[in-house]
Amino acid sequence: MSTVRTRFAPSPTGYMHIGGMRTALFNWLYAKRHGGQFILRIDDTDQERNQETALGPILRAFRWLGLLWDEGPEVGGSHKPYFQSQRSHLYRAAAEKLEQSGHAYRDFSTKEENDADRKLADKEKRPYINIRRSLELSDAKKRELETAGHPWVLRLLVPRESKIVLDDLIRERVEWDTSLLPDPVIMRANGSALYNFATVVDDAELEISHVIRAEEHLPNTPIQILLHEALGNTLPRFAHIPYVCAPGTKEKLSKRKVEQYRKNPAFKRLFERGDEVFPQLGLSAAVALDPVMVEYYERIGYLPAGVLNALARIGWSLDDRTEILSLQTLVENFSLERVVKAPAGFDPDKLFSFQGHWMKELPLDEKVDGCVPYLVDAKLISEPVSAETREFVKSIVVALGDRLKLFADILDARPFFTDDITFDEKNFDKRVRKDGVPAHLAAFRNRLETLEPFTVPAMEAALQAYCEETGEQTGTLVHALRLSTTGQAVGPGVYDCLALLGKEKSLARIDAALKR
RNA sequence: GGCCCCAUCGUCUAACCAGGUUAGGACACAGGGUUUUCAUCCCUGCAAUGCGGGUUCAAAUCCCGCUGGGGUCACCA
Repeated sequence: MSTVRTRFAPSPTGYMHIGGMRTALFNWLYAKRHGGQFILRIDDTDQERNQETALGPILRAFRWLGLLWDEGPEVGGSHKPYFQSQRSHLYRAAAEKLEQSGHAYRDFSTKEENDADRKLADKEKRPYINIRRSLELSDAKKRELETAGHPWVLRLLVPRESKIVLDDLIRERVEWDTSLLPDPVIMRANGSALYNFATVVDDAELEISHVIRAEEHLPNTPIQILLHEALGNTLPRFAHIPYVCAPGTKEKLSKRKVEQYRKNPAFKRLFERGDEVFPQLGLSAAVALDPVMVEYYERIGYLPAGVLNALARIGWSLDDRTEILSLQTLVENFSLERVVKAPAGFDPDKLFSFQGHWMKELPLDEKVDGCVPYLVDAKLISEPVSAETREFVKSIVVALGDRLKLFADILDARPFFTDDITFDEKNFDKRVRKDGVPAHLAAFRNRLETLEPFTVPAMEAALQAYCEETGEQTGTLVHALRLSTTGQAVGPGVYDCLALLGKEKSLARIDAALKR
């Protein structure tokens, strides 16, 4: 039994696509499930980009989610280098082999000629395939053209009138008629390889056993199969998984459409939360995060476990009931047989629900660790963070309880860090500026002043007593106290809020609220 | 338009391959309970096999057609 080797081959675009991350996850899981290797290869054949800015976010996303690669950038491996831009000698050698064996030919036709051919075929409503004029050229003529510096490209000579059969691990049998396949360019005039060619050469050389990729690559497959066969390679197994759709649609989730996603009801909440949070973190314009990027989820405080769980459930299920899946469980159970064939929408609501589950599971100290950087970035606390400050943050996290869904939610605790609070005016009018309320608030404020100790149970008892004596509903004071001390209508238990603020600050804020 | 893929609640899916279930679960939504608000938690409800033919005692499940949706058609990856 040979080793399972899977790969994910991103091109350095400067961000990691959430849908691409799902494909990468399936590759990673399949490799790990079978004790194999997961390889990261960088498809940078035609781009001259800054490694740091273009590749950085991609590696960052993998590391954040804990999907470490066995071979690839920064970790190396026995088949290095893992950048296609550094592997051109392999493509050139393979090209030469194909030319020698007659599987590829030099095409001297111009772009204009090809375009015209294509147009004509279109007009006559017949499928376009190459006319292969260069094949008619005599050797002498070819030499002449070359000496004259006439540019040419190398094309694969597609065998006409034959059938390509793919036994895909997910789609089962898919067939193509080669008579309908134009001869693909595999090398440019300057000797650089094209995607389909470089991919085939690398997949073979890296000994990739399973090519797991999104179904939009299905049309590339017959060409790649032909190339593998012409090169005499052992064919990898192919598994075309469904692509990820934009929420509520059947269209492929695309980075180019982010602006229109802003209006998508399912995506709206994500955008809005980002608009609230990122400026506070000083991440506004320059970073330009959006929910198509993995980094968005990291920066807004999602947990890897939440994102991973959601990604795994797009197009895959363990059984008829299990929804909560840890990476560990996934590694133990992942199988391509249970990948569905239909494209699946990315559901932000479901992600949020998984996130809620995993955040609840997170040990308190890790929650605090996750929150602290947000408070630092928002300049609500400063570095180095003292033990005392950390304890204070911890007590807030405890008070927040399950209300803390994302780490960025800790920013809602702003009133505990600064006196510069924003009042929810509508609720302030309703709960504080209301007949009889200020009088009760003032009266109870005086009781708080002498209350010792200033603790949750003591406050609760005091409020109960006050309400029994006056016949006032506890809700009246509870709401009035929260609004006047935090400005917010929702949040931790009101006694927790007061305890967190301390007696002095609580009294001062009540006084200030009574004067508003 | 050519080629290719796909089709179960609003969404993600189970049951399909080896035909027989009141078509199950989760999210969302609605209602109720717990709670000082919110969140959590618990209960209840809503809600699907695209259409038409076959095959069969029996079809979500097997076959064909239709319709619909989508992907892809570069000297991009």
